[in-house]
Amino acid sequence: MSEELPEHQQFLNPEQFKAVTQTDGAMLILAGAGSGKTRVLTRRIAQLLYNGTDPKAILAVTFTNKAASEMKERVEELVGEAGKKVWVSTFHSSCCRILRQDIEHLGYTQRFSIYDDDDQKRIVRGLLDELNIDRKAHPPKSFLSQIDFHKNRGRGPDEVLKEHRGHDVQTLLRVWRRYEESLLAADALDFNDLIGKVVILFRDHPEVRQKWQERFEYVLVDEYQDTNRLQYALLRVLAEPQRNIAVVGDDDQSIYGFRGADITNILSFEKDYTEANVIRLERNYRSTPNILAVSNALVAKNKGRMEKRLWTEGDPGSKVRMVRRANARDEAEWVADAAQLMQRRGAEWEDIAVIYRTNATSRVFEQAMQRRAIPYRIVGGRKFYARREVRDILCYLRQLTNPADDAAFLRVCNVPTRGIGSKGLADLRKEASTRGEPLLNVAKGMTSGSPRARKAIGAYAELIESLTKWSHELTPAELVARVIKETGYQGMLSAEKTRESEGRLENLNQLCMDAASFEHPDPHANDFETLAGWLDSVALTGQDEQIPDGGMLTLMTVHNSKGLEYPIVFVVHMMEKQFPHARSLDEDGGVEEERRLAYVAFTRAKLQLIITYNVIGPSNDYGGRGGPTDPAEPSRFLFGLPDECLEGDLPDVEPHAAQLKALAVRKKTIHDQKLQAFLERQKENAAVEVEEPDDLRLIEVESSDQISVGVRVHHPRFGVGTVRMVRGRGPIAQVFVAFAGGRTKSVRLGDPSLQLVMD
DNA sequence: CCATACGCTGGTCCT
DNA sequence: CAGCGTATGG
Repeated sequence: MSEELPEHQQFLNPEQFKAVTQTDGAMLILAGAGSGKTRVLTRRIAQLLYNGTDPKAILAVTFTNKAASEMKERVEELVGEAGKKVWVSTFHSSCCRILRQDIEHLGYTQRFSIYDDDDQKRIVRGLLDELNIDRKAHPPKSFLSQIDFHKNRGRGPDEVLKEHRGHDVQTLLRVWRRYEESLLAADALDFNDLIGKVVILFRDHPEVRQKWQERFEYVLVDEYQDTNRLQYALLRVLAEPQRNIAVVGDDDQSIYGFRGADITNILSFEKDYTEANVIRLERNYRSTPNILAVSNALVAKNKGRMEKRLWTEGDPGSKVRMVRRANARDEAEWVADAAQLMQRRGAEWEDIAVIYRTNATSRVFEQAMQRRAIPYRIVGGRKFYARREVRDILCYLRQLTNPADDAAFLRVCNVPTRGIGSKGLADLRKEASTRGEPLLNVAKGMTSGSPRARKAIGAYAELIESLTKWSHELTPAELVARVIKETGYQGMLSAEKTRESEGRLENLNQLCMDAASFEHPDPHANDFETLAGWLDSVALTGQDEQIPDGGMLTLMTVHNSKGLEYPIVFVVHMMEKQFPHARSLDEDGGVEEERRLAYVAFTRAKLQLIITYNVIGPSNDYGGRGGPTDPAEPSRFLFGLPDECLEGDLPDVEPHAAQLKALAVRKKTIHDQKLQAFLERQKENAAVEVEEPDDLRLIEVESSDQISVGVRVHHPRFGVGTVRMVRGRGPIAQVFVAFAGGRTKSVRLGDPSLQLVMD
């Protein structure tokens, strides 16, 4: 029979088949963990195209960029070119695209900036000074989290005023209103505005609303359980008038409560779309029965959840293992040992994931991996773009696309130092706020303040002005290079002449290359539009470092693990106050959300799940092995699980060698291709550095301080190479080196064969 | 008035 | 560790 079916309809169970082929009308797909929800979504898109739907009329929204790019990839695999025209993106980037076209109705320009939390803080800080509010007693962050809280739920100051009274609210509202004014004046949106402004745009401008409603005939939503009120409002409008909306979600995997995710949106959906078809995908294809039984038992303890029976069949698999160690370090050592053992017995590194609740936990585990030279990667996203030098340069660029961007101005106007100090800035701000103009405007012809400050600030304005001219004539990459030079940033760093400053320079180099490789979705875009597009993508994605995931073990937070799966999963630091996190304990429903988080973590595992904890406490996050904190108790989530599926405390671990082998063979080809591409790219860099002098002056590398990106090293087997990346600190840091001929190797720093090349 | 050095403190999760 | 506030020196 399958021969007569088109490819995208093959190999589906009856429920999945229905979810794929009934394309019209509203549909609620309740999809348990591992029940093939991505498969269903991608194939549903394929089905739509198969039916002759215009790809441009399809909008698919996901929550994370990773999920979006993965889905896009899979759709293209299924349907080829047409897949490229489908909008598959996160809520935030879809909204950003809409606003870049139509925001002018709301008094912003198309060149608006996107503010991250750092920018937000900078603005609020200034506001508090202006309003004479004590920053110590009321930290900017507390205002911001309240503002975000309400915005996430689609409320504005007026609504909040109606609901609450009291002086606290009065101050909040004062700050909030000024905050909104400042953003409007700065032509900037925060993350919530990206969604919120679209909702307002559609509410107040019917002709715009209609345009987009007509454009999107079909709306699909992934991870629906994580939508907040605001996002739901947006979806409702977009799906009209056809009401062809399909949402896929699992109430047990709702883990974004802190961002306003509201599970009751699932109930609202059934109420608002009474015609909706409800389909349940309850068969799990991912995990072994033992893993599933433990996960089910865990999440069953939650009160407010929809009845769902997740089942699977086949060999029960190995039991879920629990391991207790004396302290964080021992725990990490054990995990690293176990991982190494598994790898020796046939598992690939990329089959293994270590999942934790908080980012800070990664460090101990990183160190343990480094000691054994286990290649690993951290899925954390932010890293590169969070670097100070990178963010500084981005702020310069933002001022070129948006001269009103005050947060960017404030961040970099004195980096490197140009004689603009706090007094001069204060005068400037005062003048700007009385004139109601952006800082940069006022800076050009400042009338207040001392002559010296005026001169310094005026010079800065001129600098930006001259760079702005360039922004229309240069490609983004050329422009970035120019900015780095003209602003004196390069000079500042090269004058420092430390390993660190050289590393920063290398990062900026990387930033240029990154800009060069950015492709604007619209091939006709000019340089300026390409720059703006690149800045958007940087702001919205945080973008992962370009390391292929082949050949490495993965470390990540639970939130980052959502939607992924691994044959072997370690869930670590399962202790009270960590998991559930201390901060969740006094929140309403906090512990239930933590339990869902644990459920998500557990259900990432396909073959083997290992849960570890220790009795001393979490690692002391930074630097120091800072000793025991509070004695820790095992997480409450480890109790009341089915005994027959568990085994305890034995450090030797038996992997399913045969199954892992089979998996490895299949995956290897894919990974090899990715790795190949990576190496190709590296080759271009390495080609420059092939010459290898006869008499090398070499000295032994003793600590990571001597090594940084760009430094040349020598290895007896591979010759001279350039350091591309350094992971971790101290004598056991892991170093990725590009050797001549395009080979990139990961070397352990302590490896005595690795030596520093002296010039 | 500005730049720099240094000590203190805080702290989920993510777009 | 980083970002902030304070103390000190140009």
